[in-house]
Amino acid sequence: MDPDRLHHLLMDLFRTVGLVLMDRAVPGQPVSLSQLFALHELDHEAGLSQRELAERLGLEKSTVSRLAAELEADGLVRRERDPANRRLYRLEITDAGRRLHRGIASSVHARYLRWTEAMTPDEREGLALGLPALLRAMHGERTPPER
Amino acid sequence: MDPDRLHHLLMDLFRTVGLVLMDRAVPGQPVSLSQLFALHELDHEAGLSQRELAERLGLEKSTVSRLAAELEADGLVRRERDPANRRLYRLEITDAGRRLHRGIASSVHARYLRWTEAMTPDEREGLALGLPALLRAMHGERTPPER
DNA sequence: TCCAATAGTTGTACCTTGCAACTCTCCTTC
DNA sequence: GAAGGAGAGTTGCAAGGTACAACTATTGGA
Repeated sequence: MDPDRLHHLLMDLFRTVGLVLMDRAVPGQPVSLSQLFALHELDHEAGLSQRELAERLGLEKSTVSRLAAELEADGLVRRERDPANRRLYRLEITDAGRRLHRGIASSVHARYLRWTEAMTPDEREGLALGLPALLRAMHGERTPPER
Repeated sequence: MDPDRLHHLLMDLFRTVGLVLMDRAVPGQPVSLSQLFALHELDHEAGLSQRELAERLGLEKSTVSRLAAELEADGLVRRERDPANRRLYRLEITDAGRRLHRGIASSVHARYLRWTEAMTPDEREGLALGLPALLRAMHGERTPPER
C-alpha cells in the first residue's frame, strides 16, 4: 500500500475516531479522554505501575501521577504500593471503573455495528485481517521513551 | 467483526497513531496537532470557510478563528473574504503550508513503509480493502475516499 | 554507610479549547 | 428602504491537560 495513501487514511481515521470518542466520553464528563485510555489499559491488564502506564499512554509521569490520583479519588482505580518494592504502585481497575469503561464501550457499539454492516463481507474480512496486522507491525517498533 | 474487538482495535490504533503524529509534528514545534489537521484538510480541499473547517475538525468556531489567524500569521494559510459574501473567509493553503504538510507526511513515510513491510501480502491486501471501506462507512458516504 | 538510580509528587507555566458576548455583513419582511 | 433576524467570525475569559524541573521516598549496590 502506498505510504501516502496510508497516511491519508490514518489521518482521517484518527480524526474520525477522535470525534466519536470525544462525543461519547466527554459530554457526560465522567472521564477525560486520557482517563478513558487509562481505564482501557487497566481493564486490559492489571498491576501496571504508573511509569508503565505513562509509557503506554505516551504521557509524562507527572501527568499520570495526577491522572491516577483523580481516578483513585473517583473510585475507578485502586492504587496500592507493591510490597516487594514500595517505590511503585500497582494500579488496578475497580468494579466501578470496569463498569464505566464497559459502559462507554457499549455506548459506541451501535455505531460499530452500523459501520460494519455498511461494509461488504470481503471488506469486513479484509479489515479483520489487516487491521490487527497493522497494529502488530506498529507495536513491533514502538518508539522508545526518549529522555 | 465483533464490535468489542473493533473497539479495542480502534482505541489502540487511535493512541498509536496519536503518538506517532505527536512525535513527528510537535517536537520541532512548527505546528500543533490541530494545525496539522487543518493544513491536511486545506491541502486536500481549498476554499473552505472557517465554519466548514471547524465542522470538519470538530472544533468550536472561536477555536478555529484563532487557529486560522495563527496559520495566516505563520504564512501557512491565506485568508480572503469571499467577494460574494463578505461575512466569510475562503481559506487556502499557501505553498509554504503545503511544503510543511507534505514534509511532515513524508517524515512518517519511512515508518509506514516499515509497517507495511512487516505485514504479509494477504494482510496488506486486506487492509487496503477494509480500511477505506471502514472510513467510507464511518462517513456515511457511498463513494470510497479516493485520492 | 553512602550514593546512585528509580518511582512518584508538586509547583509552575503554557497551550488548547469551549462558552458567552460581541461586531459585521447579508437577507427577509413589511 | 428600514428593522430585525440569521450567519460568520472575533475576543474575553476561565478551565483543563500537559510537560518540565525540582523535589521526596525507597531501593540496591559499592
